[in-house]
Amino acid sequence: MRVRLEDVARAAGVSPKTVSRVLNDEANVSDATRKRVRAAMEAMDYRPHPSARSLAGNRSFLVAMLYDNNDNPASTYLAEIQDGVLEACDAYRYSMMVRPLRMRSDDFIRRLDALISDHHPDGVVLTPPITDYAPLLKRLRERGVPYASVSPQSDGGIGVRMDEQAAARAIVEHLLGLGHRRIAHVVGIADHGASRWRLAGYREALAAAGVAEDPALVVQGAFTFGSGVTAARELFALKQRPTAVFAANDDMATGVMWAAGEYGLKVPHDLSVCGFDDTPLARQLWPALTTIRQPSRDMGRIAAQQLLAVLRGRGPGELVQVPFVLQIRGSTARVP
Amino acid sequence: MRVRLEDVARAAGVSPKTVSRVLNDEANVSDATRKRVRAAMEAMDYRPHPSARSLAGNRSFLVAMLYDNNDNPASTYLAEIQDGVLEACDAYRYSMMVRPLRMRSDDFIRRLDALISDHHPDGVVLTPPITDYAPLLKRLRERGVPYASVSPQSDGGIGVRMDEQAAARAIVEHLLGLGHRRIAHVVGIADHGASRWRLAGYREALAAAGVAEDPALVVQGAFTFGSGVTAARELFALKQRPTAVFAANDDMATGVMWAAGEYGLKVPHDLSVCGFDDTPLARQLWPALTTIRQPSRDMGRIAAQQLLAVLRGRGPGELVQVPFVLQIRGSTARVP
DNA sequence: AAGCAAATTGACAGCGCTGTCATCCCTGTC
DNA sequence: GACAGGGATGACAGCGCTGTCAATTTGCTT
Repeated sequence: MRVRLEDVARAAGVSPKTVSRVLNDEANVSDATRKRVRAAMEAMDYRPHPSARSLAGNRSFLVAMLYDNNDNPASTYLAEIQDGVLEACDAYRYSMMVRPLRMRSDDFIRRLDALISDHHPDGVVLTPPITDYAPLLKRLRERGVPYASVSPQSDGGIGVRMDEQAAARAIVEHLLGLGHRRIAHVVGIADHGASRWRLAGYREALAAAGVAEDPALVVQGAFTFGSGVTAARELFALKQRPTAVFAANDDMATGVMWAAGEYGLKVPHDLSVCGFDDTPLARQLWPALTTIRQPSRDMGRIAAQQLLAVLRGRGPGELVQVPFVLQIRGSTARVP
Repeated sequence: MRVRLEDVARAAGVSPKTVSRVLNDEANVSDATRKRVRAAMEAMDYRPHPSARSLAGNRSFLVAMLYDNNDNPASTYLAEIQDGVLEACDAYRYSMMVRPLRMRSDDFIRRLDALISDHHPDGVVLTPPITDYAPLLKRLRERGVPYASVSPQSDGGIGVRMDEQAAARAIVEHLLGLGHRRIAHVVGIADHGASRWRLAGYREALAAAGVAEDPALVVQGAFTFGSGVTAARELFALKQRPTAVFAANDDMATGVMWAAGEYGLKVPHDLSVCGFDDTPLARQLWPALTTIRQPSRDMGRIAAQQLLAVLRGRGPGELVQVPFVLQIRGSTARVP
């Protein structure tokens, strides 16, 4: 039969309540008692029953990770974040559940409510692009569910963020350093924070280098391979073609490379291409893609850690900044 | 305050136990009563408390999806399976948790035990390659935890499977139909079922077409991009090169295409290449990859459904076969 | 109309833990 | 040496549901 808290109490010669206190790291237990109880738990390989704990204690030890499966960013990205979140949850013996939610759909809030009512998560981790979906945040606050965000646009919350604008600026400066002056940018989905930051970084780099921005070189994309192809065709049809393209993510950059093939442009000889995200794809292309690496797994872990700090009453949590890595590979070269 | 089962009982004018029976679809409730209780539940938007249910009923309504994060197959593949599993679990109001487990590590079983002791899943879904890891299956049986598998090698269990051998045969027959006779095969990791089936399908197709197998054309890979490159270099160094390469998955096929670039071989003009899995990458390559599509999401869903059938006492569950799709794209062409 | 089995319903305890509040025991103080 | 104050500990009820078993009702037979 399973070992119960009561059994540990008997073995340690204390009351069940004291064992409970030790289990939950509560105050007002003498060091000697605490040690004795810990030893008994260890010896008996005691595992608290999560359902009993949550029923009596009115908390679930559950963290839900929410993601949008409508216009899904690369699934690899989410998988890495998920791994990181899981790692943090495991460390504190919380369990994690994942929830796809369609941001566009009008029963979004109803589904969110159902999630909360059905599973009672103690907190949630939000992933892009739903990190900044106002109705969601509002509802979470109304229902008193704490949350932490991965790459939120707005400040003020807790979670984790990379300085995407600085990263975008760095990659464009890399192109400028190779002598490029006609540098195009393929923008991502309009309301994604990522699109805004990356565009801002692009502009900042050009401005700092004293290169005037040509509006024809900034074209709209949608973070997909196909939109990259379309955008690139538009660019290649210009009288004065760009010599380099900075796409707001790797998938679109891949599309640009495809379109370059169609137009007989050799990458990087005739055209430099770079992306953002460092998906596995980026390494496998030929030539491999110059891009920005986000430490997604770390970011997931850190966001979850911040959330857990709040849930465990260990301070208010913060918005942590993590560094980016500029991955220079074969897809960028000196201007022809 | 939250609506409890007792409140529903009062509203419907029955005992709590009767509401419980309706909630759990148990027998021995008259239709009239059942209807009345259902109406009351609906009207009050009753949500059973999962912890109370599992504490009292000694089951968790939890399905764990296990995957190997050591030699991880494409994360996209797992993400799709995960989505499918989640869909099935949702339909029956089960919750799902995901668990990475390192198959090679020697504390594998300890971690499995910890998962079971800590979270008490009612059942687990196994994904390749851990679907056939004997110590795992043994331990699950010992602890009485039902499981369903995605693409298991052995028969006898429940879950879902695609006829990979037939699929491999079909893709090789496609190459034969294009006039190819020197068809190479890059094999996957030795102990994966996928490798065996795909190799068997390759041989079957050749034999059926009366083409003698050249052992030099069958080279070992490891399901990774890099191993595809290495294998292809080996093939291209042969006095008599193959005119087509069938790689056991898309990542390796991509590696083959990369290596072809190195050797100045044009795909598909000088060399036809095909893969297996239809990863997003396959569509984004240039030329796009001829490959086999597995309905991964459906497979996840079906495996979970079979497991849930068992958990809900709805029969023994079975091993379902799903159809494959041969995706013909630009990477294969008539023999030069 | 009586008698019986089967179907339906309910009373009650208890799953394993934690919140609340009472009790006990130690300090240090004057 | 008496007493306040605070830290350490425990008794007890109850979280929201289900298992067990007993009580009641129903439908059928003769």
